Amino acid sequence: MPSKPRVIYWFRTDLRLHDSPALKAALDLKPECLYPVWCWDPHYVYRARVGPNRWQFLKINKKSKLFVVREAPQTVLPKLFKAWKISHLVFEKDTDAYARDRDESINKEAKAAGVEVIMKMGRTLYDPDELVKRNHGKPTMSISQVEKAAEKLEVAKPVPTPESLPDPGDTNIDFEPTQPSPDPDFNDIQRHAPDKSYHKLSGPNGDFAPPTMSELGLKEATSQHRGGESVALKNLEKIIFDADYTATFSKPQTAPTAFNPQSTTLLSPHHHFGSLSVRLFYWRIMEVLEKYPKNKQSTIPTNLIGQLLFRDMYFAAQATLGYSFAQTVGNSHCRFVPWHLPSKIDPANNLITASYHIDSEEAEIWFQRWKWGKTGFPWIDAVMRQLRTEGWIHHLARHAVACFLTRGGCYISWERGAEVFEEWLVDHEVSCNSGNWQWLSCTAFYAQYYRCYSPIAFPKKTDPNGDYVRHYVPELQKLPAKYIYEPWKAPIQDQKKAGCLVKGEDVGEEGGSRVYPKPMFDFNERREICIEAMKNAYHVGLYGDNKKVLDGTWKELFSDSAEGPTEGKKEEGMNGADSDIGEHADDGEGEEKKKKGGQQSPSKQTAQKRKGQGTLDGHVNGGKGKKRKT
DNA sequence: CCGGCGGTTGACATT
DNA sequence: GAATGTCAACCGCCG
Repeated sequence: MPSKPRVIYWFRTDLRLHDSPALKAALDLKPECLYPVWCWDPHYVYRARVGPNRWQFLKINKKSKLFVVREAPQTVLPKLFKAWKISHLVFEKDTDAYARDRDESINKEAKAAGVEVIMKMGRTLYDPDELVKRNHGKPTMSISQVEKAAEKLEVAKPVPTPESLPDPGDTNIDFEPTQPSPDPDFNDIQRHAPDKSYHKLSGPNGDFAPPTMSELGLKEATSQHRGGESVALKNLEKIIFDADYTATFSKPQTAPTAFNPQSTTLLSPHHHFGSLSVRLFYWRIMEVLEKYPKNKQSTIPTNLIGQLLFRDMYFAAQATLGYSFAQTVGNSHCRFVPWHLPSKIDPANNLITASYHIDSEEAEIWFQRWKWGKTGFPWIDAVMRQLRTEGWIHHLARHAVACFLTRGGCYISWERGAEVFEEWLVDHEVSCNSGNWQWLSCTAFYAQYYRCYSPIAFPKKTDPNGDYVRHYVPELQKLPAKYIYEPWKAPIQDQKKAGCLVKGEDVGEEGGSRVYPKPMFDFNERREICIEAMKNAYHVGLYGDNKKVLDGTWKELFSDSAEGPTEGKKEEGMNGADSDIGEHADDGEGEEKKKKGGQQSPSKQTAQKRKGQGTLDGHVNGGKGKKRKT
């Protein structure tokens, strides 16, 4: 081993120079040379473009840069250890299920190569494992649990931004690249041309440049949102400068219909990529709160601090439950509801695969119409179109479309919706996304399934004129406000005058007029059906780790009906009063409840590589002014 | 064992 | 127009 440390600083979810405890640890080694490395990991979904690798490094050291190595970290890092005579590997801790597997494998390789590994927590306010420990080893399922667990912990103060960086050493690569398997291709959905990014380890010009969109076979970005540390810090300053906004922020009071500008901070993509430290954000908020009149401040959980705590809550819940947290099957804390379009399960490991069962043609049609913003409900369609083209939607808009797809409309598995969000959201985190979908589908975290978001009444509260809809569903632009959320009610004369006919099941054009579809169902009718079905599913009381869920015998506990095998539409006796099924259900409930109340056995599922739960961690921020996101 | 209460963010009617 | 109450009734926690 060389006398002076030769260090790889492996970037993952900490794409910043400010407040990076891992980077600080790397520099504290006083290394002879430092290689800032990004490994192009085929496990991740890439929607964002990696900007030119000039980046902040150049400001500090012109010889340094981000080395983007186009190979999975598990295979390439061991080779780099040798080629670059590395003594230390430093990276940020990541408690995502896949990340834990990956890092375990990297740790082993490093040990074998005599490379010392240093791992530092930097992604969340608190170390998720520490929160879990202080929550008695159980997943954090409410904010009060998080607060209690964090009572004696302190949010770390930001570490200073380095003022100098050591040069990297030689960058010769004298080994053969390992091509990733083309199957599964996590980016398949987004690709329109073959992936050429892996052809040469250091990129086509040998300069370790990040792949371009065209190399990746991805279309150019349509989003106006920009990545990068400098953008993140600038946006943070804008928020902190407005003390009233920062101190009185209350999530439920923010308008999901607001755009340009939006009503929330839009810092979540930066937290996702790591271009903004959550702890810096936390302490900057705290500074404002200290000076602001206490009685005028908003409070946890609706204030800005509360938003960060929710993020930590989901991270810690996932840290406990691992892969099972992102699905129903095997998830000890997620209620089983016999949704339409359930995921196919890999029997080898009980993990969801990328495909699902089409148990109902109608549900599949509803799902596609939801995904592509053609449900015939303008509010839902506007949100889904904003999501698809811009990659970010307001938190309450997420609520509305998630409720609509699951318990408040389509009765389709939340896993279908979570996958769509994973494809399209620029701020996607496995833990927050899975957790919020469970919340909204009332399968975990939240239980008041009779509270449904109306696609008509809800947006009306903050946007009676429908400006948001007019922007994202331009075919309805000229429709009178009276009909903007219910265009099917507009008289034909008004439709003609507005240049938009409301008919059929698709958007299109007809005789110089635009066509917007009729609603795909009667919302109030569907709402009733769903609530009844949810009531029944709660009554049956199965959780994802129940044997019956795994072996399919759950079907015996649910009554059939004309509407679908499991929606409980037909009979009133579903809540156990007058049928055999009801009796079973009663027994089932008692049993399951007792089990829940007692000691939870943690999911025994072994952590195996999975093929269905890609994450978006792999995105790298674009450089300034560069387009990112599909 | 019971009841009360809180739970980030519902809809609708009434004041 | 904002604030409050009612609707029907979920879970988990606390006393």
